[in-house]
Amino acid sequence: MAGSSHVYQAPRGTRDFLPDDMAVRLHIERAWRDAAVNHGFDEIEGPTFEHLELYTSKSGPGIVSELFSFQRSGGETDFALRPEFTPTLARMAAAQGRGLAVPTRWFSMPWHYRAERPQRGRLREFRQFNVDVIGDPSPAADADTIAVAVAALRSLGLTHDDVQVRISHRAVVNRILADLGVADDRITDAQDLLDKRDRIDPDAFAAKAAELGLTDDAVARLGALGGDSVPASTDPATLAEAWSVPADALTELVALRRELEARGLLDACRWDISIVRGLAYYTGAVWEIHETSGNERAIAGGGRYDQLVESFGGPSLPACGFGMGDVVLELVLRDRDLITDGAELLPRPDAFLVSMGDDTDDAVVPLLTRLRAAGLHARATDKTTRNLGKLIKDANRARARYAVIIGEEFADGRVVVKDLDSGDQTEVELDQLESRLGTG
RNA sequence: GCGACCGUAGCUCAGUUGGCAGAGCACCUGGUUGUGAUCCAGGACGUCGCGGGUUCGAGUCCCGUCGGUCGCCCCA
Repeated sequence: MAGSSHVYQAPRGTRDFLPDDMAVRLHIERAWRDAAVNHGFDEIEGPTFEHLELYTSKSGPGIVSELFSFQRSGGETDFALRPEFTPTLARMAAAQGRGLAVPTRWFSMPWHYRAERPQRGRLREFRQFNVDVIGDPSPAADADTIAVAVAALRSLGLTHDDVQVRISHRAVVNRILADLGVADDRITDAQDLLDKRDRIDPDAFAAKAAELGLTDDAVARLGALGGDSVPASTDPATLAEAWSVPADALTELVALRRELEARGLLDACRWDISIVRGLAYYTGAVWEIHETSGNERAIAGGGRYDQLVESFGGPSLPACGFGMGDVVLELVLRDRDLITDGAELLPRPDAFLVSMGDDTDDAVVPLLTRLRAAGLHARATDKTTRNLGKLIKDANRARARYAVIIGEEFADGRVVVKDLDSGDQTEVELDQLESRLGTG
């Protein structure tokens, strides 16, 4: 298309990151990385594309329509852009075999691709923070992953008034379903139905529930199940009564509660047995993080999947983890005015050099070089005007902390340093410039 | 995969029964005042998303397509 004036558009569901946008993304990713590292997790990365079979083997051929899949020109191997990280993680863990130290705590924040129609909070290319513990069956591992998620959100400015962790547990839900009369081999179907409860009409719900062998009374109880979430600090005996289950059905949940409490997370969490999660591979605690207004999609989702690594050909390793995408998170941060202008997140120059006359122009580049060699972020104007007002404005627009004005004083070995935040300015000896700018 | 709405300058938009494509803001350059402002002069502003059709004539009407927004399905 050389010589054409045709302007290419970015593919549907992708984003261009201009400097302001990139600053926002890095702000989020920094919070993710800092939280994970701070909690003892190590960063990993995997390929952006995998063999298509890695995804179809567990999710079935139906998943292909949701993927970007392809063959190399002339090749016959099917590949797919990675739609989620868990298969890659399980593959990597399985490949380590018995050599994998347990428990292993890994995190990543790679690109993911899904061939779905974009809508609010969902794009075709997005970054997702993945945090997993492999080889630890205890609820301490679940609590550690929740702690990372909460810490990341807290550092971005989201409080327990803004976001809530809603936790359910397969052991509790399955016990309730069994008590309602659901046969062991229909538990998974009942979970799916429970997940769809709010999206289908009551008659259809009742009909499907009846197919599962439930009595009218049991259908009514199933429909009412969940209801409102309750604080994670709620006394277990009260929970048992509310859910009509014996106290011994809550053993695993009570153990998780103890781990959450030890981490100071009870205020951040609520029990909500309407949280099901679509994935069949979850085996224990399942949870989502939602913003409290209910206007956005889930910010994060995760849980325990004790059979997954083995299902990818690895040793039998219990695991748990979560994913947190950047798209919904950024929407929530903007909803809460926690990101008003990406430019505020860009790095600020320490010095912005301004030459006042022809005789000082030659001093600019050597001085820039000197300041940069000292580790300072130094810039100079690209304008040719001698209008000092416009040059100061230029420095201000570059977000500089100090304007360094090179004028008549330069002949005597001094420059004027103007603090652009306070407006104060002083003459500074050239040989003291770095220390003046560095210490603020 | 399905549906609704939308697409005109960098941004927000106007554009009459089909008749020369516009406004505000922002932007760029220079000038004046040794300081972020004000003022002055000048400049660029467009494949009207793209392609086709109807018409003497299409930003306007029709078809298609691409893209955006929001839903459905799905949500790993």
